[in-house]
Parts: sequence; structure tokens; C-alpha cells
Amino acid sequence: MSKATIKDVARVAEVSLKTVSRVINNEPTVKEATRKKVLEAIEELRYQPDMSARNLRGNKSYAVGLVYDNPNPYYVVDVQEGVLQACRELGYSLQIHPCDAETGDIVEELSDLVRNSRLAGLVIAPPISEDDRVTDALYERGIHFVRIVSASSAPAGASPCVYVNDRAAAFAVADHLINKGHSNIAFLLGEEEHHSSGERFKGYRKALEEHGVPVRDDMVLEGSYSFDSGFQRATALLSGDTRPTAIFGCNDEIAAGALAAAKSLGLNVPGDVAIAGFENSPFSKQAQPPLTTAAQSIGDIAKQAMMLLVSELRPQAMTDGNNDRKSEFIPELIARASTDAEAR
Amino acid sequence: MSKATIKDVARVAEVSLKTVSRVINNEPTVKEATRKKVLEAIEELRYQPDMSARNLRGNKSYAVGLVYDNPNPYYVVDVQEGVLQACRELGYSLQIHPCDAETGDIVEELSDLVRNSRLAGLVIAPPISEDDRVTDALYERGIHFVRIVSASSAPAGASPCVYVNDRAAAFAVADHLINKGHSNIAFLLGEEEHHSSGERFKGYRKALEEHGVPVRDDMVLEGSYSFDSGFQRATALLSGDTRPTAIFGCNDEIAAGALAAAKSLGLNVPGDVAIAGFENSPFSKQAQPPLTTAAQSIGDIAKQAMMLLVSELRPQAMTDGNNDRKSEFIPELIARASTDAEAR
DNA sequence: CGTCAACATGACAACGTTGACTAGTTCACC
DNA sequence: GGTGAACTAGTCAACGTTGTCATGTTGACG
Repeated sequence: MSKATIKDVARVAEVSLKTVSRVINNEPTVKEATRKKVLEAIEELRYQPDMSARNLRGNKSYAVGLVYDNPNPYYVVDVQEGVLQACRELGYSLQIHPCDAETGDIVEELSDLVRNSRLAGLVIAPPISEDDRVTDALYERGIHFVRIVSASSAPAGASPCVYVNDRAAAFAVADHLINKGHSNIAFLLGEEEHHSSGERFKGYRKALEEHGVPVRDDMVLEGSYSFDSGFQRATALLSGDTRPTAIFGCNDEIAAGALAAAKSLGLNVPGDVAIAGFENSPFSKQAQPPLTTAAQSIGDIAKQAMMLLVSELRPQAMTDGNNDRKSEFIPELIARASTDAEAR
Repeated sequence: MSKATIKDVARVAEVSLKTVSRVINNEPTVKEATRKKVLEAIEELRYQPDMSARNLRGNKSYAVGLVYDNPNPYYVVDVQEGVLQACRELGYSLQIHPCDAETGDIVEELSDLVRNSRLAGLVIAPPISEDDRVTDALYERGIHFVRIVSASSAPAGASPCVYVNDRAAAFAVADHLINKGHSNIAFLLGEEEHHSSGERFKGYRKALEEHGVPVRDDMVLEGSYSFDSGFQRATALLSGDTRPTAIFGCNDEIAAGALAAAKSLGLNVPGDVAIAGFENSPFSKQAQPPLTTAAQSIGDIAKQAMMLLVSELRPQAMTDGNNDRKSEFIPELIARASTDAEAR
């Protein structure tokens, strides 16, 4: 009833401990017939290798850490789900590690984490993943990790990463707005330390430039990825002299704030002002009207990051076609009612 | 530079391995002078016991699982943070386990989890924690766990738990509405399998009864803990013949949906209809107007649950005043603008 | 048919920790 | 001063797995 060990498997399969071990780790030097016997015994006993023992014994480890410093719970939960799914498939265990980049020495903290918890590697989510000071230091210390970052192409540098092409997606959103006839489109930035903010801005700028629409400095406002920040900046913009006909918020929270601002000023959305967000969060669906946005499948991205980490760590472990190292993800435009009117 | 082991500590402290082990597990049979020497050596080497080895060797384990089946990311992240903080203080590692109560045999799934990951116990969050079929079966299998549940008093039964007195808090919210002059207060329920829904309704009903306000069946609507469900039910209510003057949503999402419904019908909040929610989620803060709600400190609750689990598991591990087994939490009324007007 | 490489399997120690048991030390009390 | 309980500390094996090395088995080729 309790735990079946490698010993039990060996007895049932009538081979030695070591042979079972070999099968589990799919080492090549096992005869096919033997391998089959062992696999049947494993099946029969519902054997699963013991993580503690594995981690203890070898240089290898079957545990990874997920590091994040992201205030958005929707994002965090999706990333967790994705990584966890990959962990289950690959037989790894996951140690979550929310942290605060502001306090203390993150590099030290993560090094300790890896050492004390015997982690094989880390999956690092933005924005920490985009802080070169941190990632460089981790690299120097010989810690294995995969980053999830925002970039328009695979970043240079040795450390493997999965990148989200926010720029291309933001281009699509801005393009959509321009095609609706808008030529005065405000852009509300997120925190500077999130690369996604800068990338999305570049996509926005590129779309305007390609259409010959001037980028006006007074229509690009700094701030943070929050409802309040969106509300405040939109209020300022919409009660100013030259009101934009569209507002592109760097994420849905900002856009939701902008929407609330527009409403509180008695403006009609999308009639008086169109609003678009980014991320396809619940905010965008639940808003009245629902917000045009860009959908990123965070779970898939995170899962892929984990796969990538393991394929770096132990290439032979990736048996199947898991080896397709897809590393670029482009969020998809989702047009909703908040931009569904021709600009006047 | 790498990992210090118990052996290193023993060498530095000039004692045997076993004595160091004793100090770590604060067993009583160590002379004070020796203990001090060892502690100093531990300090000096920045020694931390190896989880893998500990788990492997003994019957004991220093890993716990956090089980949840809750769709609300804000809730999930807060629970994680709380449990994780307790884990750090107590030297445990955490294995998160989101699951889907619908699919498959949860009891089997959790049993396997505990066995395969050598977990000492589980912290179970609602709503699974409130499914007696599941918890009874786990108890029978000898699995240790602590539940976080919604109840107005410590539930009977052997398994330890931390309970949130939603009833008392909902009473306070309803009482607040009545004191504002409302006598036709609608109540929008959440999913039935969340006890919190039933508990909050009981608090609402008690408040009405104590004030001699009749509870009208047509003002109590079933549904789910979601924005959409709130929107739909509130739309029906507010466009009906006898419009309530206040709506109490079973959580903030429902309330936010109700708020959106009221606005879309051209009603003024709180002038035409007051709206209150529950949980003090970001929805309630960001709404226009901000929603009156009840704040539960989910993190504290989760942390306490973890503490309780460990104190069951190994009483002697709780050295300090950690032994205060606080297990009741009462969310606190937070009055905001959405109810800040006298009923007409 | 003998030889050697290539392949397939096994024996054994070790990872870091703790449980069971043993041995030495202290101290109260007859 | 002797006795044994109570206290303190140490030795050794074991947890489940894998790395190292040794051994056994096959088959190709001269």
C-alpha cells in the first residue's frame, strides 16, 4: 500500500537495482527485453522514483524554482500552472519563490535558494528576468536558468530564454486603431523596468510611423501598470486641450483605468474615445464596453520555458518530440467593442 | 563555498554528528554549553539542514502541500504567500497543488501526492476544504491536513482547521446597510459548494431579522462568484417591478458586476442603489464608486493554518510563543462610497 | 576455435540525515 | 563511598537512489 521502491521493482522484474535505475533514467545500455520487463514491473507496482533520494544522491536534481516579482496575480497563477504542467510531464518538482526585487540582495537570495533547496535550475519571470544585473550575476555563479522576457527577437547572450514579442503584438493593436481612422492615439506606458512596456511602445511607434502618423510626445505618458495610474493619466489627457481620439494602455489595468476616466468625464467609449489594452486579462472582458486587447497565452509560454530549462539541463531526458525549441510567442489581437467605431 | 553539512558543523563545534542533529531538532538532552557551541558553528558556516536527506531518512518530512481549487487568483496568491511565510519560519518546503475537483478522483490524487512527494501534511483551501467526502476520506487514510473553511464556530470533527467567520462579517455589512436606511436589500449568492456563500447569507439574514426587516425570497438570488453572474442578476433585479435599494454581493466580483449593471441601466450608485461586496479585492477598490466590502486577511489566515498543521505534526518544533492556536478570523467591515448615502 | 571489443548487467559505496542503541558523566541519597 | 537513576554524548546502520567500477555475455573476425 505504501511506497514502492526501486528494490521492489528489481525483485519483480528479476533484475538488479542498478538496471532498474538505468531504465528509469533511460540510459542506452539496456537490452530491449530487459527494459520491457522492468517497465512492466514499474507499471504493476505504480512505482515512482523518490525525489528526495534522487536529489540527495547525485549531482543531478529534480527540483526547479520559479522566481517572480510580478504584482499581477492573474499573471502569476498562469505562469505557475504552465510551469507546473511541464514539471508533471517531466517528473520534476516545483518550488515557487515570489520575491521582492527591492529588498535585499536578490542574487544572494536566489543563490541560497538554489543551494539550500538543491535546485537544478530556475525559471525566471519578468520583470526580474529582465534585470541584467541579476541575470548576469546568476550566470557567473553557474546557476542554470531560463528567462521569460519581452523582446522582438531572441536576445543575445548565453542564457537560454523564451521571449514574448510584445512589439509585434502592440503593432497589431495600434495598426487596428489606425485602420479605424484614429490619428491621435495616446499611449500610456507601464513601469520602465518591465521591458514589455518599452517593447509595446516600440510596436505602437512603428505602426504610427508606417502609416505616416506623427508620434506626439505629449501623447506618450509615463506611469505604472495599474488602474489608478491609467485613470489619472487618462483624466489629464481627456480633459486637456487636444483630446486624443484613442488611448492605448500598456496593459488592461491601465486601459480599464482609462475607461473609468473617460466615463467619469461623461465621454462615450468608443464613440468619443476608443480604448485598447493589452494582456487579455479578466479586466478587459469585464469592462463595459469590453476592451480590445492582445492575448498572450502565459501558460504555454511558461511551460515552454520549463521545457527549455530541462532540455538544457539534461538533453537526454527529452525523449519525444519535446525538442522543438519554440521560443518566440506573439500575442494575438483581440478586437472588442471598446474600439468598435470609426474615429470622427 | 558550496553546501555546508552537518559534518562540517560537527567538526567546527568539536562534537559528534548526532549532537548537532540533536541541536537542530532541539531535543532536550543537550547541555546548554554544547548547544551554544553548536549554534555558533551553525551560524558561522551558514549551515542549513538538507531537506532531501531529512525527508529521506526519517518518518518525518519537512514538506507540506498546499491544495486549492479556487478560481480567484487574488485569493490563491494571498494564500500561497501566507503559507510560504510560515514555511520559511518553520523550515518547511512547500509544494503547491492546484487541482480540479471536478475531474478524476481527488482523494486518490492527493493520496498519491502525499506518498510520492513524501509530504508531512496538507493545507487545504476552500472550496475543496469544505467537501466532507474528500476530507473524511483523507482522514481515514491517515493523511494529516488542516483546512481553511468558512464557519461561524469551530466545526466538529477531529481534523484541525482554521475558520473564517463570514457570517459575523456579513452581519456587519448588512447591518451597515440597514443603518443607512435600507429595508429592501437584495442578496446575490455565490456557488453553493462554497460554504462562504451560505455563511454570508446567514449573516445577512440574521441582520435583517434582528432589525425586524423581512427577508424576501425574490431578493435572494442564486448564481456564481463571478462578475458576469453579478451583472446578470443585478440587471434582472434592477429592471424588475420592485427594485431593491441596496444589493449585497456575496463577493466583490459579483458586486462589481452589479455595479456595472446599475450603471448600464443609468442608475446612480449609491444614490439610486447602494452596493456592497465582500473580500476587499482590488475590484472593490478600483470600482467607481469604490465598493463597501469586508476585508479578510487571507495571508494571515493561511499562515495560521500552516502553523496549526505543524503544531499538530510535531508539537515540540514550535519553540516560541507560536503556540497560540488562534483559529477564528472575522473579516472587517470597510465602508466605502458605494453605500455612502441615506436610502430614500 | 580463440581473441577482443562491444554490449549488458551487477556489487558496492556514497549522498546528508536521524533512529536505535550504547557508553560515559553527574549527582542524589542511602 | 557505593548505587543507580538521570543526563549527556557517541557509534552505527539505514532511508532510496545513482556513480564507479567490475564482471559476465555476445558476436565478429582472423
